[in-house]
Amino acid sequence: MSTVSKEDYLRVIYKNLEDGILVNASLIAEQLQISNAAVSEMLRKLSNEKYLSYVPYRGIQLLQKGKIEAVKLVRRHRIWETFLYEVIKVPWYKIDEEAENLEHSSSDDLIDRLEGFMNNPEFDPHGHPIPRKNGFVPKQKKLVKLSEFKVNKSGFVRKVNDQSSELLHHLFEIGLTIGKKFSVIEKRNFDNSMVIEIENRNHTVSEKLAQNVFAEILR
Amino acid sequence: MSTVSKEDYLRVIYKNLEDGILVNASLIAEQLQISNAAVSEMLRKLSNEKYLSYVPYRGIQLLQKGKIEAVKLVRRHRIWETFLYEVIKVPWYKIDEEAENLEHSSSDDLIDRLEGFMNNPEFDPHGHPIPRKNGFVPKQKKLVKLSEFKVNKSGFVRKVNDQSSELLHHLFEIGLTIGKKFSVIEKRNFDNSMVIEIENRNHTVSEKLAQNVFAEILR
DNA sequence: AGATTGTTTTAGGAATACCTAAATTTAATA
DNA sequence: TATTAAATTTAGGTATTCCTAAAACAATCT
Repeated sequence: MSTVSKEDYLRVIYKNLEDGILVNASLIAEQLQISNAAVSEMLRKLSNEKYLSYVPYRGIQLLQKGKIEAVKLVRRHRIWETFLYEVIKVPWYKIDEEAENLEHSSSDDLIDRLEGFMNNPEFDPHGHPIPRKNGFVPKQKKLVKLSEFKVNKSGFVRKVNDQSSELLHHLFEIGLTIGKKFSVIEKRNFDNSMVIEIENRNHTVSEKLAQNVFAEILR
Repeated sequence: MSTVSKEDYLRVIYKNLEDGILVNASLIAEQLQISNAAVSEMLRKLSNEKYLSYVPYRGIQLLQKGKIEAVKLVRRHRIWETFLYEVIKVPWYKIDEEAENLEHSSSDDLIDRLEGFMNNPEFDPHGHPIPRKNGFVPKQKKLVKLSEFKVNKSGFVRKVNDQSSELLHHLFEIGLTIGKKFSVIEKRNFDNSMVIEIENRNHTVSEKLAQNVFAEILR
């Protein structure tokens, strides 16, 4: 049986794999804010129960059972996020936290109804694809990290990482949100920070920040 | 600290007290579907933590701390129920179960937003009052149990107990839902069952059922 | 290769919230 | 009042999920 706790592990694993990140025990410990020892134990359990395969130091892969479960969770999470944002008007940087709680407490039926209510959205407010009921994950255009944009290039924000609500809050403040157009004005070699223009205003962003924003290049 | 489990106890206690029912340990055990032993233990804890006062065989009373918590929970529960029913169109007899899960996983902020979205409803779809943010509970007109209606009397359904989703489903089937008008056509002395007319159709209802429906008498 | 650093596991515990079975206490009834 | 019935508690366990500290192991750097 899958519990709230196991669900958290599966979701975190899936989300990182989705971004092409190697998932090991300590990454999970850090993201879930629990001890390495606890993660080690839980990974053994999840592995015994055939949710995933785990080679220490080499990373985790989800097995069919785990993937199905994880996709379901991510679906729930993103449908709630979209709903909270689009329908209830919960601020952009708050929806992730709220959805994290709701995703464990709603029936499949309710999720399907919410989806229908919103007319089957494909992407959540952070630009992540919403898996469909049948497990299909909408494809996204190939995106480039903002940190990899060259000077004078422009683009549209299509996706942002939603790990930190403080980051999201800041993005919101400077207007760097989904769909917005921006241009790179300047790039500093010593720290890779850049100055970008959004809606006729210039903002300086750090490399760290720029690595969490994905955009479609405009040529 | 209050956990999901403690919240369940507090909600059940509050709901029964609200209906003027004496709440003892075995009632809770039955309604939460857990052993008497577990309830006994938990009541000791909740009592130590000043959520309630408990005199064995004499019943439970909520103390200030417990009442505040319970009212908050009931508020959450009923706001979710109303939302699911009115906005998402989840069937009447399914909302209670769904809300039971959601009530533990939503912030105060979200609850307030849902309330605002619906324009501050006073009663949930089963006719129960929705406590306001400040703890005030909307008053209801004095209601009479359907089982106490005499032959030839008519009334409007104003409240139904939502313990059993099967009961609700049945009420839904025969059209005995909030706001509906009915008349008592016949009453049988040997088992206290009655025949009532709803929307020009006659239905036989048991005493048990009639004890769970509350109505406003029409004179 | 050896030392250092980072990752993972083990050992031993704690908290929460359940369980069954048996004992005890109280209330209701004959 | 004595007995029976019902409600409650105790005793002894279990499962889950987390913890810290220490040990073991693997990868990387010099």
